[in-house]
Amino acid sequence: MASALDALPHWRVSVAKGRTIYVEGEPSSTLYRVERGCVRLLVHGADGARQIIGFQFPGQLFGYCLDKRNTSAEAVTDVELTAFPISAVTECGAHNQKAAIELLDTANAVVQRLAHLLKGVSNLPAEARVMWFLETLSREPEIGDGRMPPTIRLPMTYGDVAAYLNLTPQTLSRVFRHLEANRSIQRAGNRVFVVGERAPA
Amino acid sequence: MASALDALPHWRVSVAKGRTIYVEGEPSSTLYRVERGCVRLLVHGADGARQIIGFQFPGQLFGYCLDKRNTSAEAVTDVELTAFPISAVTECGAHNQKAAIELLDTANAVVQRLAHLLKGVSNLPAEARVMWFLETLSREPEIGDGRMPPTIRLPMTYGDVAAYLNLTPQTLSRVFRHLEANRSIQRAGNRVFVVGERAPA
DNA sequence: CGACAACTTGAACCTGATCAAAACTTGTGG
DNA sequence: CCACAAGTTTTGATCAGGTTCAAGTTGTCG
Repeated sequence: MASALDALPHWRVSVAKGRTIYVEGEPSSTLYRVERGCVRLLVHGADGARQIIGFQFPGQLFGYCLDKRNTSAEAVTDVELTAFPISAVTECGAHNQKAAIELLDTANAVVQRLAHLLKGVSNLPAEARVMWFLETLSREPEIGDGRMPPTIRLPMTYGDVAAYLNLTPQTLSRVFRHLEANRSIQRAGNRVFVVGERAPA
Repeated sequence: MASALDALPHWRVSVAKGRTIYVEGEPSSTLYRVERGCVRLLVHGADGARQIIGFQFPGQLFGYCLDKRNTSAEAVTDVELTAFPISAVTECGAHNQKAAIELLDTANAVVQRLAHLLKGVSNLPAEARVMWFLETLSREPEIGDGRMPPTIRLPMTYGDVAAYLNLTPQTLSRVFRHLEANRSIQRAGNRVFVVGERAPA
């Protein structure tokens, strides 16, 4: 975590599970790094429908919007965040330029991730979407334990996963049941999964 | 177009219709601004399926990736581009920091646009998706003429629009026919539309 | 233990996909 | 200028995956 941001002023923030961190459109003055817990980024529709855009895990940055928030952010679990003032990035200075470049790189990675999410959500059948999600999560250092087969403890509800993958919770439940019957996954308690138990022969 | 980029070195590039400008994953050394024509950004799947992520029109920047390309880019029409070296942004200097911040702002806008595209593609029925697309296009200065009702000349094929909205060209054709029957749009020749003729009473 | 949220299960339905083929454009070369 | 080829758009018939509605079950936290 050798980030140019660490040289800038910062402070600690705690947010309780379910609370809103910011909403789309409001003026932005701080950016955040997740230290503990999980945050969801999302956009709302006029009809109340919501689309989850991404989940943020420890070490990841979010909220680096120069003017207005481009999404909303909510705490999936109780979270600990480090907050940095946006002004520390936009003001002139060599250190700040490094920070700006780091954020630009992060933003580009987000665009790439979103592009592939859009492609996956558009072109993959429900089962493949779910497997792709589980595999992505298992590569997340804070979730997967690195061992094989990976064991995943989902921090978010099925409703959140469904809103991310563009399925209904009902369909998600059915898909899990089917994948379990396939031996593609095992369920070990509530929201705990073991992935990769391919069907034998 | 008072862009901090204009102070940096740059040169002109022409690309013929249909040609690839860059592909996802290749090392990036230049970023572009569209001067004339239309560019599409997209990602490919392993199966050959493609997802169009966005269309770029004159005045817009794309390709500001620090390391590797996060999408592919192709010329929809013959295009004229201005190219800038990426290094001119990452190297230290007050001017360059301004450019980096401008790019970060652009990237955040792209994230917001993608987020809403994902939401639209996920939650809206086909007709609403198409109307939303046409309305977005009509606000594009280079496409809509600003008059009411807006007249739109699509630079891209139905196949491209379909790949953007996650429909098949067949469905798109049917949707257009239906919207025309509704008086929601009028078609004036090939790929020319007049939007907003709401059904009378 | 009781209340509330999250998850599961079933049956019917519907939107947009798929397959197949025709009609129309566009660009090229003779 | 016309004929041809390649690509694009249109149309029809059928199909399937995921949604919806509704009700039950499980889990969690005060």
